[in-house]
Amino acid sequence: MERRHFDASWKRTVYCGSVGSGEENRNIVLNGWLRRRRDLGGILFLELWDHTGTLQVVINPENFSEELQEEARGLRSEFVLAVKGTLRVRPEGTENSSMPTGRWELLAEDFLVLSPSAPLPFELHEADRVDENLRLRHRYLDLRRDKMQRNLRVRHDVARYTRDFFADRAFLEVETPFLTRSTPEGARDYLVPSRVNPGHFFALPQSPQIFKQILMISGCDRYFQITKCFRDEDLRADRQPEFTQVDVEMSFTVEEDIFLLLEEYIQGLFARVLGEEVTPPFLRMSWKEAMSRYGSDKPDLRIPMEIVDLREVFENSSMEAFAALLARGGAVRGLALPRGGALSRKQVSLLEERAKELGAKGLGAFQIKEGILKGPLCKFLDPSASEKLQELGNLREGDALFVVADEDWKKACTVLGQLRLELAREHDLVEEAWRFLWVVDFPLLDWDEEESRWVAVHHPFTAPKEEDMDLLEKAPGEVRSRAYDLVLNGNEVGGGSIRIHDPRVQGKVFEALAFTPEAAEERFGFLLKALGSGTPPHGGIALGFDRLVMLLCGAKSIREVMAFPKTQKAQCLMSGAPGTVESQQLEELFIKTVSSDNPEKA
RNA sequence: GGGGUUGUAGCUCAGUCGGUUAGAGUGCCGGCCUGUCACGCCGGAGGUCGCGAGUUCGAGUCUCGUCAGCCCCGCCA
Repeated sequence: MERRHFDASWKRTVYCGSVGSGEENRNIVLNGWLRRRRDLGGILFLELWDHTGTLQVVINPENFSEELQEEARGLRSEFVLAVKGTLRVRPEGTENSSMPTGRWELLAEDFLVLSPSAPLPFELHEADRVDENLRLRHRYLDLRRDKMQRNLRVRHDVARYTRDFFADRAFLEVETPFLTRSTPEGARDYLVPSRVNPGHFFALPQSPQIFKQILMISGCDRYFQITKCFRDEDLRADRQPEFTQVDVEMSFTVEEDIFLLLEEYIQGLFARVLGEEVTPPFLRMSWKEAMSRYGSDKPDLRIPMEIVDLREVFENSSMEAFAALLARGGAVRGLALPRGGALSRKQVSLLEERAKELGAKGLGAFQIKEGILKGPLCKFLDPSASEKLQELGNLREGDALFVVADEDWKKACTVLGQLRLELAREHDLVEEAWRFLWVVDFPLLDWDEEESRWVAVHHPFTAPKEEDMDLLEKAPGEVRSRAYDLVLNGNEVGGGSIRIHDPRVQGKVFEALAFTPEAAEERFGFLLKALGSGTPPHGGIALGFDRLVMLLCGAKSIREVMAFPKTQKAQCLMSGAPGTVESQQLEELFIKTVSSDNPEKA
C-alpha cells in the first residue's frame, strides 16, 4: 500500500473538546493523542485527546480493510493520530454524562498514525499521585494533562490581562537587560562570565530595580514589564531560582496611587480569571502590628488566632524569670488555640520541642479543663493574674494558651507566628477566603550580626519616611521606610516602595549601610549620577507572578504553574541542567574549576 | 549549613517479632470478547528491596554511613 502522510486532508477541522450541537452528521477530521483504548474484540473505542478535551472515536471493523483493522488493534496510549469520520450523536443509552463531549462520538472512516509512543513511565490520569521527580523528568507527558494545560492557560490569561491592564493605563512596556552588573546587596547572583572581557562577569538580574528607576529618570513616566528574575538561593515550594515578576514603576507618585492601582488590578484579575469578587480597599496594617498580632510580616488573615501581650500577667508575678525579663525590656507573648485543651501531654511536649527548634527557649502551656486553668506555670499566678491571663488570651472552656518569653520581642512573636500557622493547618482552622492585606511602615534597616552592620530590609533605594529622617544616624533601627508588601492568605505576592529621588538622601542611606563613598561610587556610581540629573519622585511594586498564578490555580507549589521548573537542588531533571562543559569552553572564558564534582570536600 | 520525611516491580503501595520461593492493584505482553467508557474474562513476563558497610546461622526488616526527592529553618535587598 502507498505510504500515506500528513497532508492537508488530514488536518483537523475541529478540536476534540469543542464538538457540539449543530455539528451532527458532519464529516470532520480530528488530530490528537490516544488517551484510552477499549478493545471489545470487534468494535474498538478510542478516546482522542487534545488540549481542549477528549472525544470518543468508534472504530467499527466493518468499515475498514483487514490491514487497517490490524493497525487499529496495534494502537497504544499516546500515539498521535489523525482520524476522519462522521460526528454523530451517540446511540440512545450509550451517552456518557460524566464526559463533557459524552453525547457525541466520531464514527471513524479512516485514520492515520502520525507518530507512535513508547510505553509510558507513568499513567497520565494518576500523575497527581506520582513522584514529582518522575513528572519533572518526563515533563512533556506531565504537561499533556488537562490539569497542567489548565494551569498553563491560567498563567497565560494572567499575563495577558496584566499586559492589557497596564498598557490601557499608559504604562510603557520596556525590556531591561538580563546580562547586567552584580549587585552586592541582597541575594546571591547568578554569574555569567564575559569571554571578551576576561576575568569579568555579568550577573543575571535579581530584579530590574535599578533599570526601572533609571527609566523614570529618563522621563518614561510609567513603566511595566513581565520579566524573569534570578536568585541563587535555596529553593522552597514558592521559590525557584528563576521566576517571573510583574514589575511596575510610576513617576510623580505616592503610596496611595500604587495601592489604588494594584487594588484595581487585583479586583479585575480575580473577576476575569476566577469570576470572583474581591472588594477594595484592602486592609492596611503596619509591619509592627503584623509582627505583634501575627508574628509574621505576611500574616495569613484566614486564621482566626492572634498573638497577645501577656506583660500585665507576668510583670508582677512570682515567676521571677519572666518578671525580670520584662523589666529588662523583653517580651512575654501568648497564643490561644481554640479547643487546645484536648491536647495530650505528649502533643504539648511535641509543640514545646517545635518551639525550641524555631529558636524559643521554651514554651509555656495552659489548658482550661472543666473550668480550671491548668499548666506548670499556674503556681506562679495569683487568682487575679490567672483571671487576667484568661481575659487577655480570650480563653474559653477547652482552650489552650501557649506562651513564649524572649529578650527579643520579635523572636517571641515569630516563634508563636510559626506555631500559629502550623496549629491552624493541623486543626483545620484556616477559613476558605481571599484575605488581602497591605503591610506598610517596614523598618528601613535591619542589623546583620554576621556582617555587623545595618543592611536594607527592602533594598538600598527605598525611601525612608520623611518624619524618621533624623533618626537615620541616631537610631537606624527605628527608621521606618516607605515600603509596602501586598499579602494574600499568608503569601507575599508583591512588594514595593517609594524610592529615594534625592541624591543627598541616597548618600545618607549608603552611609547608614556602611558603604564608604568610594564603595558607593564603585557599585552604584551610575545610579547616583543619574539621580543627580533630574529625578522625579517615583515608586512602584513588583508582583510575584508565579505565586499569584499558583494561588489562582489553587496549586500547592509554583512548580505546578511553571512549564519547566527546577528541583530543590536547582536542577532541571528533564534537560539535566546544570551540566558540565567542554574544557575548551572554560579556556575561552579564562576559567579554571577547582574540582569538578565536589569543591567543598576537595 | 541544620531539622524532618520518603526511597520495595514501569507506576501506586503492602510486607507482622529478623526466618523458606518478596506480594497486591494498575500498567506492559499474549489470548478471548461488536456499545464500551477506570470495559470485562483468562494467561504471562517483570525485583541490584536507593547505594555501601556491619551485626546475625539468616537482613526488605536491626545498626552505622552515604546518595536522591520533597517539606521546613537559616538564607531569599
